[in-house]
Amino acid sequence: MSLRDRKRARTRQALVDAAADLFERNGYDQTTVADIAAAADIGTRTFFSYFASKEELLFPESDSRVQATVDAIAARKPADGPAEVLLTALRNIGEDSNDMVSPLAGLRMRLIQTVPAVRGRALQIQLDAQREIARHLAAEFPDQLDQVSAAALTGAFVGAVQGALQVLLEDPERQANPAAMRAAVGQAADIALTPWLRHGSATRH
Amino acid sequence: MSLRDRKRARTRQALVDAAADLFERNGYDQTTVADIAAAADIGTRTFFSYFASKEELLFPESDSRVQATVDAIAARKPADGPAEVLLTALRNIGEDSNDMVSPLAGLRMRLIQTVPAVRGRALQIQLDAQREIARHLAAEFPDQLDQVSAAALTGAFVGAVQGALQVLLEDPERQANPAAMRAAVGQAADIALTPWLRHGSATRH
DNA sequence: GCGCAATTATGCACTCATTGCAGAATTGCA
DNA sequence: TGCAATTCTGCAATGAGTGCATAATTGCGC
Repeated sequence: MSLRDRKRARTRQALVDAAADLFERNGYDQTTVADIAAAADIGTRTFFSYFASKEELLFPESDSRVQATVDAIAARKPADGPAEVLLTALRNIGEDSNDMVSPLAGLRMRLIQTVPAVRGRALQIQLDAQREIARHLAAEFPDQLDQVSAAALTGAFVGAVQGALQVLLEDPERQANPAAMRAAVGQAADIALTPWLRHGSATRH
Repeated sequence: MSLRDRKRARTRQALVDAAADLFERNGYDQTTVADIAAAADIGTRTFFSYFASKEELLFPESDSRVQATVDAIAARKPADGPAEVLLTALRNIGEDSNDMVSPLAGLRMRLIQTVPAVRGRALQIQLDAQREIARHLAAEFPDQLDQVSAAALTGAFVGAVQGALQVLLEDPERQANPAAMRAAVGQAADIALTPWLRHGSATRH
């Protein structure tokens, strides 16, 4: 990585940090891109060569969870079916929860609940992730899943996790207990994927 | 409904029609709010007293499908469990497909695929719908579903339908055959909800 | 070290969505 | 007909995002 790249990465990080700080202190809408650029000591125009939009600041790293899931699909044990693979991936992700510690995560979560633009972006990312996972799943299990089934399975999986989270995140009490939350989410996913578990062949009809 | 209300409704419709026409002809981004207002013969400023934003033009009616689903929940047969109710609702919705005929529907679908702001709004609506349905479901089946399970079930249901649609809508060939599409979506939902069907009590673990 | 080509960073001007405000135009009802 | 409530509009701003032209940096070959 050249000096150029390193400097660019540093500036990028500075922008994220400055934004997090300003959002936290003054609120998302009250913070202008100009403010953020100024805090990171670059020109306002330059901001847009680092991030295409203000929302992007909150999603600086491509979601590693998608990659982890895709990896889990590739690394499946021969006996595992599609559902096992997804559930295994979910468990692994829960453990090395590096996303939970990011200083951005909490802020991001709060803003997703309150700022439409941010929520839109988050959901867009979710859909893209779903599509990506479904694609790999269909490729890995060509005998058991056609495109539509793979998408439905992934959708049900993500939907269940997401639905459970939607409720869990509304309850501050539960948020205080990450272990319990993870357990609840895992259970939701388990339940949603049950029909896919026991049958080696496609559950047609 | 007073003259005032009728006139207001007429103007509102005129805006939707004008927008649909302009979006269709020139594209979403190339059509400014000012253009739309001018086409409907009202001031640009006035536009914002009819719609809070440009996207809203594409979602003029509150989604009747949510209401239909909620009604289906209330009208359930005593023997029906949560999953049956959802599947029944899905079938009913498919039949009186009044949404499919709206001249807006096709355009909306295309724009959801291509315009981030529109997609964001659509997804937001989906999440709200999910929350609403889960709420009613939990209330109707207090013995079988807690808040989290209801949200997970609803999420799996909506996710499966949505995932299936995501794939189906990418294929112009399938779009030409609505009946087949509906069947595929129904099957996806069936599969996703299988575990909830046969067991009267909660499928704990 | 020097100089050139590629890559970045900026300033400026502009388009657009969206909002607050204040005054003009309409409408409903007494 | 006349007043009060409701709408409609123009005007001025704010703030995101973009195109363009120019200046500042950096990577490399000599």
